[in-house]
Order: sequence, then structure tokens, then C-alpha cells
Amino acid sequence: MTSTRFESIRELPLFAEMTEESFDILTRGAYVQNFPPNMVMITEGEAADFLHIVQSGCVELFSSWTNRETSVTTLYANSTFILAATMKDRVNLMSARTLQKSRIIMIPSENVRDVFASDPAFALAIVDELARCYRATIRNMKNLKLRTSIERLANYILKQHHRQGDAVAYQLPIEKRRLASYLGMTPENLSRAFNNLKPHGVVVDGQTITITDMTKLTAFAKPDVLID
Amino acid sequence: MTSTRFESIRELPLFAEMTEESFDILTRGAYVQNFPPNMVMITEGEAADFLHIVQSGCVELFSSWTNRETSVTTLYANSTFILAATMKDRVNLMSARTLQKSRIIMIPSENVRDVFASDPAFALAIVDELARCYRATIRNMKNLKLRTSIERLANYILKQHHRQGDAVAYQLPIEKRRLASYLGMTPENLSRAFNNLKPHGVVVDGQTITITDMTKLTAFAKPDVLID
DNA sequence: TCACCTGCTTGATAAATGTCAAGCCAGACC
DNA sequence: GGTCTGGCTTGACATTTATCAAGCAGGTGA
Repeated sequence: MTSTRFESIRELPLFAEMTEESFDILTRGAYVQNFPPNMVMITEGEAADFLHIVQSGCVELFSSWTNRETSVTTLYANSTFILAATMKDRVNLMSARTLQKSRIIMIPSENVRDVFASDPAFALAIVDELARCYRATIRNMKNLKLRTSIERLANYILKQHHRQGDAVAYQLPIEKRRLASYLGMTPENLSRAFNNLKPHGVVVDGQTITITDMTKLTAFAKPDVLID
Repeated sequence: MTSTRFESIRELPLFAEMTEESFDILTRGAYVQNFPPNMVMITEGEAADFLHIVQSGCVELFSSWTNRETSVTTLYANSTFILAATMKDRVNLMSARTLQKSRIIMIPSENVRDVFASDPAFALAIVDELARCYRATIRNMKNLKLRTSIERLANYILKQHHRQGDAVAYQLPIEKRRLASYLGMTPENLSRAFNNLKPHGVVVDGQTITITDMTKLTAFAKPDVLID
């Protein structure tokens, strides 16, 4: 049984509904790999030979042009990446690096395309995941084009607050310099943006964010279900 | 035969490979509608009841937040839109307006989801289209985050040049104020950006763009297959 | 314990981009 | 032909954001 090694992902939405046979075919030739922190595992422009799934740890997708670099997103356990390039059999548009020691499952892209064609439940799950990622990217772009950097930060702080169980104080999940890049600004500018949010009810101490006045912060951030 | 009204889209990649029966089911309850120019046909936040296809004319997808608005993309004949929201049965994240008199085919979202589940060829076409749009959006975001507005304009000029058959001079396909919004800048700034490109081999006269020095322009724009 | 990283912050300054106001100009319409 | 309109352009200025340089601080390892 090849699949026993991959039981941990069997319950993920992407794989939960497919037949046992399909899952076997899918995981044939798949393998698990451990990466140390800060390791570039995928470089943009390379062929997408494997669908990747974060089993544990943390992966950043980023992209470069000339001498500039930008963080696109950060992925945690149970996230998939390289799905679109896998399905279209094209090169990756983004690079990927580990931020922590990470365990990654790699499934041959060919298997994914084969099973997509033969297992309707898997096809549905793939399209669902793809549409979800697409919509997340549209939201991201709206965020970038419609808001200033301070507004983006304010909304990020609110979103994290909800993700971390509505605690008044919480820890930033990533380094500030990566957050800055994700939000489309420089680290210096992020520092100043945090200061600018003080009168709007946010206090920062190291990695700890404390929302001192939710009403003020929400009034300033104006979160929107169609962006955030 | 319901489908005769929709023969014009039968040959599109999205519908070409599906069975005749599936196409019949898909177009049941579908209809064609004519819109005048500058008509908002879809408002973000509304349910995505129909998959839309531009049969003729021109449609702009755009988005708003507070009192700001941004152009996301412009679609011409044979383009589909609202595909991701249709597949996930969610609200639209973008609004759509006609830029010219346009003829739009509308297919009930329910039909799309039903046929997706029953016709593997259609499923494959859907996932292909979705992945294509997703990747286009990633490119768009990289363009926005990694380049200045002048660099974005330079690359836009190069891309249009190729699209319009490598002619030395060509007409801008959209109004400058919409181009400005698409590129993430103000109309005033676009005007100045055109002026800034003069020493890099671009002359503008109204809607006409003339590339006077391709070498210089390319050297400045540094187009990249992973963005453009 | 201390030195030394590395990432963060702050200040000074520059560059990019946006805003406001005015004028220009081509096309639409009477 | 003349007027009007809307989009485009230009100038002056404000704001936002980036850059450069320096200093700070918390964690790591000798």
C-alpha cells in the first residue's frame, strides 16, 4: 500500500471525496521531503513537475524581477501550491522557500492530470481549490490597488485578529520584513505605518499586536467582505 | 433545438470538446442579451447566477472600495467572465460594464456546475480556463508589485505592439483614463509617464502609439515571460 | 558574560505618485 | 460655423512611499 504514507492528506478537502483507487494512482511516485528553513524549493520559470502540499511547517511564495523581490503569500499546514501550473503543465510563475523546517508532500503533476480526467469527485475538488485561490488573488489585487499601505496594514491587523480567535493581543505570524513585502511596502515604511495606526487603536511591541480600540480601528480600516 | 442560438460559442475552447447532449443541457435556459455602451451589467457582491460570454463588443471588469475605483481587465469577443464565482456559487468580486454596444451570452450557473460534474471534457476545459485566468492575475499582481508605473506602461506598450501584429504604430484599444486605472495610476500620471517614455523610444499622438526605438524601449521595459 | 549578528526602528532626504485647478482640443450636436 | 462637452494635458503643490544611513535591541553562540 503506497497510500499509507499519505494518509495525513487523505482527509483534506482536495482528496477526501475521491475513490481509493484514484488516491492510489495519485500517490504512485509521490514522496515526502523534509526541508530546512530558508530553503528555496521551487524557482519561478521551472517546470511544475509536482503538486506540492505543506504537511507541516511554513512556505512562502515569492517572485522576483530585475533586482526586486516581492512576497506573494505564506502557506501553512495542509495548503497546496503550484496547482495552476500543474494543471496546465506550464512553468511556475512564483518561487517557493521554506520559512521554517517543513515537511512537503510532492505528487507528480502527471498523476494529478490523469486522475482529474478519471475521477469526477477529484475534478470537482480541484476546480474548487483553483477557484478559491483565484478569488483570493483577485481580493489581494483589489487590496493593493484600492488602498494605501496604511489601510492595507490596518485590514491585515483586523484579519489576523479574527484568525487568531479574536484575542485582543496576538503575535504576528511572520517577520515584519516579509509582512512589509506581502503588503507591498518597505520595512521602513511598515514601521512608520504601525506608528500611524497608534491613534487608530493599535499598539505594537515586537511581534505582539494589541488592539486597544476596535471601534476606531474598524472605522479606519473599513474592512470589506469583497476584499478581506 | 435550443442550441442553434448558441452555435457561435460552440467552437470556443471552453465548449468545443463537450458532447452535444451536454451542450444542450448547458444552454437550456441560457439567453443572449444586447447591452448599450457604458452599462453596468454586474455589480460586485451580487450572486453569480450566470456565466457570461462576450459574443461581440467589449466589457470592463472593475472594482470599487469607499470612493475609489479600479479597472481590473478589459474583455473582448469570445471571453468568458464570472467563471470562478459561478463554479463556487459565490458572489461576484468584480463589477462589469460594457464599454461599447455589446452582445452577451448568459448561461445559468447551475447548468455549468451540473455539466461540469457529468462531462469530463467540459470539466477539463473549465479547469483550463480557470487556471489560465488565475495565472493571468498572478502576472498582473507581479507587474503591480515589482514595477513602477512607468515600467508598467512601457511593458504595456510592448505587449500591445505584439498583439497588434508588430506594427511600428498602432492605436490604443482603450481610453487613456481606463488604461491609467488598469495600470494602477491616475490619468495625470499616465500623461506624464508617456512623456517620460519619449527618450526611451515612444511617441504618442492622441490614441496613436509609435515605437521609434524598439531597442531602447525593450532595454528600459525589460519584459519578462513570467510577467508579460 | 560578552560580542555579534540580524532584523527593526528612526531620521533625513529624495523620488514617485496623487490632487487640484486651469487650459486645450477634438468630436458631437445644434 | 459655432458652441458645448468630455477627456486629455500641464503646472503647481501635497502626500505617499522609497532610499540611505545610523543606531538600537533581542537572541545566539563562543
